[in-house]
Amino acid sequence: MSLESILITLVAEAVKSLYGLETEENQIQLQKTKKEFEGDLTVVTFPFVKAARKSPEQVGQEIGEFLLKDTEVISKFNVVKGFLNLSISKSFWLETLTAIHSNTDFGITKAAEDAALMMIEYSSPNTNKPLHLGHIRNNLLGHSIAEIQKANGWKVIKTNIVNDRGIHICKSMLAWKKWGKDETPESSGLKGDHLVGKYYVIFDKHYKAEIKELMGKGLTEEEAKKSAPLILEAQKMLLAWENNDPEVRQLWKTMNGWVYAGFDKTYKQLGVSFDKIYYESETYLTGKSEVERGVKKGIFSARSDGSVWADLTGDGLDEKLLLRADGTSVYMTQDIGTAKLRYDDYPINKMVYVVGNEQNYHFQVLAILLDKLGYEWGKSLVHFSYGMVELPEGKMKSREGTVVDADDLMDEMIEAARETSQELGKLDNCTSEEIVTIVRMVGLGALKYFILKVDPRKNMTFNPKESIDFNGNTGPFIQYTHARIKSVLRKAAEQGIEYSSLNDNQPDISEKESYLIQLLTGFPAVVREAGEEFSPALIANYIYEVVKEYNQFYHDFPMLKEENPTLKQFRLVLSESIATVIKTGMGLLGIDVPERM
RNA sequence: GGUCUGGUAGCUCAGUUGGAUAGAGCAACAGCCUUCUAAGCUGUGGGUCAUGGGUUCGAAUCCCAUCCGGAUCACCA
Repeated sequence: MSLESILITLVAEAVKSLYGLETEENQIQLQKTKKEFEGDLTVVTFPFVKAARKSPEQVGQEIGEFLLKDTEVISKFNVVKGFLNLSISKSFWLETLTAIHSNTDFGITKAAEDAALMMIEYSSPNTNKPLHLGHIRNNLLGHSIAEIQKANGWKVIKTNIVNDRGIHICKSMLAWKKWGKDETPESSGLKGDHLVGKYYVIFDKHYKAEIKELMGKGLTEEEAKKSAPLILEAQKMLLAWENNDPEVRQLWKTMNGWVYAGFDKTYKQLGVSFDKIYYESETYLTGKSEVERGVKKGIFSARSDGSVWADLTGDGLDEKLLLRADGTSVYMTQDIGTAKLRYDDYPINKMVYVVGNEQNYHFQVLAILLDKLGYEWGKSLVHFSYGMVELPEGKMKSREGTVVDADDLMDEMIEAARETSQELGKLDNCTSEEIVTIVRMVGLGALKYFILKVDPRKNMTFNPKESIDFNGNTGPFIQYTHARIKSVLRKAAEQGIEYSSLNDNQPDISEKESYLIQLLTGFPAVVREAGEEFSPALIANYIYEVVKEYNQFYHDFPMLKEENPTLKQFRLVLSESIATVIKTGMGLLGIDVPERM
């Protein structure tokens, strides 16, 4: 039982005994005491004032006295206006630290045999261009959320739906066929996904030129976009693909193969992975047949031109296209098929889609369509809708070349970490292998933390001109603190200092030290809340607070040089517990922490 | 235009079910390494919490209106 719930129970007893007031648990407001006041936890007394018919100060005084008599946990209290500030006894903190220190899985709830299964879809790239900063946010969030849900006792299956078919891929294919001169990743030295992306850009360039020409001949922009020869040819190619044209299929296979090899490298560098990958080329037919089933059931309707629509006006929405007039499928069709196959494949209890908030409408519609098709799980799907990454001048636009490439950004971060390490002379005693490992850890740690510390629901700004910091509220600061602790612990071990547990003597610990223990006790609740809220940012901000406090402690209190052996031992145990929570917490963000840096 | 969403320090962000004098980092300035890693620590300056009402003992937080931004409403994904 946590300290908070113990105290809430005690306060409820106090209020009942003193004023005869029955309180719900959530009526008792318990919060951390503000730093400028003495105490550890604060009870807000305003809610009881009415029943007590006394001033807030009196109520605080009376509850305080009751608690002081009632429990050993509270050593003293003070009242300021309507706030009852409680000081927790040092012995309670020491017992708590012992419990935390002995629990290597502190904060983590492992999945039981019969735990519920959560499937988390993230990444979900198109295969016509390389990954960019927006994908990085998606991948980091997806991976982190998966880790967080695992830590909350869920069985988790991470999945990726690769959008490997569609008009956009045909654009790259067509451009490569026309202007590629048989260029390959090998012949060009380009990473496969970058090579295919290059032809996507080339297509767009020629397509734009055609549009301009047609508009010069008097067509409107809309007409020109629809009638440009290149787009007609790409559409023809898509149709040929759906009709299994061998030549088109072969080219498609080859170019997608290049892309996958490239993606694999990016995923590996980013440290994300999947348990099961779905390809839309393998799910869209199921989607089509589901749509056809819907037509037969009378919930969808075909128009005279052959296109199929769902009428959602009854749900307050519009009509939604499910199959084009030429019979080819659209995004929604594929998502219906993918959803059905997943539920056929796994006993999913909760399905989570990590997809940007620009697709809120899409998932609203998807849930309704699945529901209409008779799937009881349709309505319960979770769209984990995260905000866009923007540049100072606004949205990233591939056409304007303002996209921040994922591979480039990771390389730059690692390079920056290497330079900083060199400048500071931090890795002078390390082997070249160690240096490679550490600078990668630090560079990626900076990038990942930068992205994950922001509330996922909000849009965030990334300024490429200002490199991501390594000081302050950053990944490297946290990693550095971990390395510092590990360094002290190594030295303690070298000196033969035993600190595996606290001995029976009770050291006289400071406010700073008991506050650090208090912070540690909050970790499991933070993990739980991060899972419920789908917010890695809660963990990031929590770890930062712990680390900031710890660095003040580190600065002001000696450990190895402390003469009192009981205190020395206590501080080492405290430090090791902090290091464990840092490592566990950062692990939930997908960030590694080094032993030295 | 309909729907959704956001607006907190020069910049990037926190701010718990409504609670005490709204907090961090960056940037600026001033200090701290003969002492366990200075990627650290300490201090100074910096705010009409977009605006105006309302509810409340108490509002950055809840409600209404207004202003400004973003997303979406595609035979794109």
